[in-house]
Amino acid sequence: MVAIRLPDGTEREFEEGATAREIAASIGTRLAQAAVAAVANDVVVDLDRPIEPANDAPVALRILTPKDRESLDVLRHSTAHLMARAIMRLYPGVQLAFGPTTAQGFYYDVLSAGRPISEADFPAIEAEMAAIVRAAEPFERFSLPVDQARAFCSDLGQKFKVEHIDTELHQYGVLSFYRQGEFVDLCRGPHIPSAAKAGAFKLLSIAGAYWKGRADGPTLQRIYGTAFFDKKELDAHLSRLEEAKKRDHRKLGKELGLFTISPMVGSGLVLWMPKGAIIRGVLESFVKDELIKDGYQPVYTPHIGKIELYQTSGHYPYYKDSQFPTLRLLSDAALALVELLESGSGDDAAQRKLLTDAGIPESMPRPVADATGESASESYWDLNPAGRVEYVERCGVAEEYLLKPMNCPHHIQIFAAQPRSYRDLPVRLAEFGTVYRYEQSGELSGLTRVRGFTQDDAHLFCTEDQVRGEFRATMELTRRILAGLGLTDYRLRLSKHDPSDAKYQGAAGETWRRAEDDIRAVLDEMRLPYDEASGEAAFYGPKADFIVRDCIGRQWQLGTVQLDYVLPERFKLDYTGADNHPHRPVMIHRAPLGSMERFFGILIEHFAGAFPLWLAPEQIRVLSVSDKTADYARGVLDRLLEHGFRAAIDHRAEKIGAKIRDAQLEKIPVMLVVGAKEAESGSVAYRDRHDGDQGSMSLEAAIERLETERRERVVRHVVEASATPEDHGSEQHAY
RNA sequence: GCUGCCGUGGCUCAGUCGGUAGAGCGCGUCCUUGGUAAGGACGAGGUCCUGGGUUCGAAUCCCAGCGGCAGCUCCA
Repeated sequence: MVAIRLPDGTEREFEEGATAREIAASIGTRLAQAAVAAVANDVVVDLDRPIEPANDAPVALRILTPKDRESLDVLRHSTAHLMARAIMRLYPGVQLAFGPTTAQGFYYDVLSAGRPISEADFPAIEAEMAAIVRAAEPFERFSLPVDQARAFCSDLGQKFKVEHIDTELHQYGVLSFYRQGEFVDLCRGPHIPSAAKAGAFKLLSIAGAYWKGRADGPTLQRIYGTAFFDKKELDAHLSRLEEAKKRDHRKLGKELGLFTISPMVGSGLVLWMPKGAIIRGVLESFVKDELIKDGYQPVYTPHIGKIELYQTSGHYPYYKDSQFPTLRLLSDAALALVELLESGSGDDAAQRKLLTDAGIPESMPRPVADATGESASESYWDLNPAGRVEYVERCGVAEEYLLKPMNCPHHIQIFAAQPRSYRDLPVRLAEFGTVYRYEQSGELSGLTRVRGFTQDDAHLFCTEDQVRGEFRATMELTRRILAGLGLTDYRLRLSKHDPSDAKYQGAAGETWRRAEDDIRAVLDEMRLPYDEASGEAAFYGPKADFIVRDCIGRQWQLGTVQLDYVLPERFKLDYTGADNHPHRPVMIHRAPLGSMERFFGILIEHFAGAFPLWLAPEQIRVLSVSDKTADYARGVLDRLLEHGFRAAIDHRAEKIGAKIRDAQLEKIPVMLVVGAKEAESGSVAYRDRHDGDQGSMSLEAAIERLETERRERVVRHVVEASATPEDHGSEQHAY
């Protein structure tokens, strides 16, 4: 007998081997009909699998119906199987890789034997899936010992499954399979009992993916889809996706004239248009005001720095691949020699003298990279003129600069420029510093992933005793700034090092552990929920990251606060302590917004382009009902400008309805409509973008209202930052 | 970087079988002076991404490059 405890607390006994379906049936036929799967002691199981008795205690059993959140994952995973089955029918010889569920649906990675699958094939695949659903065959589970399972997959010709067994599953004694008609797949389950339960599904997109994420491995086709129990839910989901697209910052940025990216300038290099620049300027002032309150000191530093600076900091050559190539300047003698060679004149003696002047040896060890296998060194004199020029350009570099990939080395030089006492600490140096990183072309995306961006950066130099207090203050500053912009839908991540990653070599120490403990302590003290992620730390230290989603559900790191014991060591920074001995300071790197570009992108989507009054590029538009009141409208505009508002006037020969519509579409927060009535009484008809017509009021009253809204930085009608409310499953949410 | 898809007026998109390009919006001019989300007429505007190739002939077919999108990989 197996003892079962139901959610209402009642306990009942069933025959050994009883299935969840049978138990459901004993409760009620309707429950059994609606059942999709079950949860036995917190594990989701198939409806038709016998319930395993637990040691002594009764098994806590819950029957899942389409109303339960867990059911959706089961359905989607099963729908992935249906899709794979349909694809197998239409594309014989397809190799199946992985087919999991996601927060939004499911995908299956496949490798087709012949013609690749394209989106044009979706209708055919969906039709085949529909036919499979109509056939309503059951999902049948069976198990095989691991060696038989391997042979079975091998017989099926599924080499990815075989490899998966060999590399990861071989330690399990028994592996489970699911059979659905002619289709069998290695799978842990659970599944819906029958294809008949699958109802509303849609294939969404297709993209490349690597087998087990390895870029050197074969490229698979990943086919995305989603599924719901109810067609209405599917339609609602699809229309939500459509809505989300309308909020895409790339689309809104173009429509509202906020920014542009020109291939002539370069991919990932953002051009801020006047309206976008206004918003950025307001944001920067907002942040600066907060920084001053917290004792930060503004600094400015250049966009480039000598290569030696980054060699000391460790940024170069670690991150050589993600940096723009260095700027190499030849010495005068080397330049003269190149000129000489290119002019074709110059005897050996002249060349030898210039080589000496330039400090270039006459023979060099051959670089390993282009070693052709023969000689281990190359001599200047063995080369033809073109080769000699190349040689000189390679060896005659007097100075080498790097576009800065980070601001910290520059700020460190400011700290190090004068002797520091413990009394001076903490020193907090802040700058909107522009940095350049050569991101892979496939990574670039609107404003959220770019190659040149400005961080709202600052570096704090403090004593060990001050670390926790300063770290906490920076966390609070970040939260304050984000909250001021109405951004609260983020999660926090404690990014730790990964001991097995070469990037953190030398990180295996007491200081790293202490730094991670410090951050954890502050987060706990502030009662902030967070999750921890290994391998996400910067190479110089662990960090606390603020992560938000964009309108299509992608997650981005915005604000970050990082603790650093490494760079002060590398740069041998010190301050004089109370004991009159030198001590090493600790650094905190922090950027509440992260980068202006990415933050702006997220903010556009957050407000769906409808910026609050204090941020809006054009805050107020005066709409004259007709030309007859144009002069009065002009007077109203002047008063607004006097009060420091960004206002404009619409004097087109259009009807008032058209002017309102256009202002509305341009997302102008406030419209002041003026006609004969208003001109007569010195009033304005106040129209709010969100709340509509507010009626007439005196111009003074309107200005008063506007000033209040601006001063208090009122943030209203914030659109949910996530377009995906039905999020569930594997995603972790700290909130 | 990899895989797939895409590239036509400022924007969104049509464009048949290979035969020198079209709509709506926007823009300009004129008419209209209208009270809370689109008044009317006329007009301008195109190197069909770039470069090769096939062809009597290419927006259309092929190749390469550039750019974009989705995903993967990466992200100090």
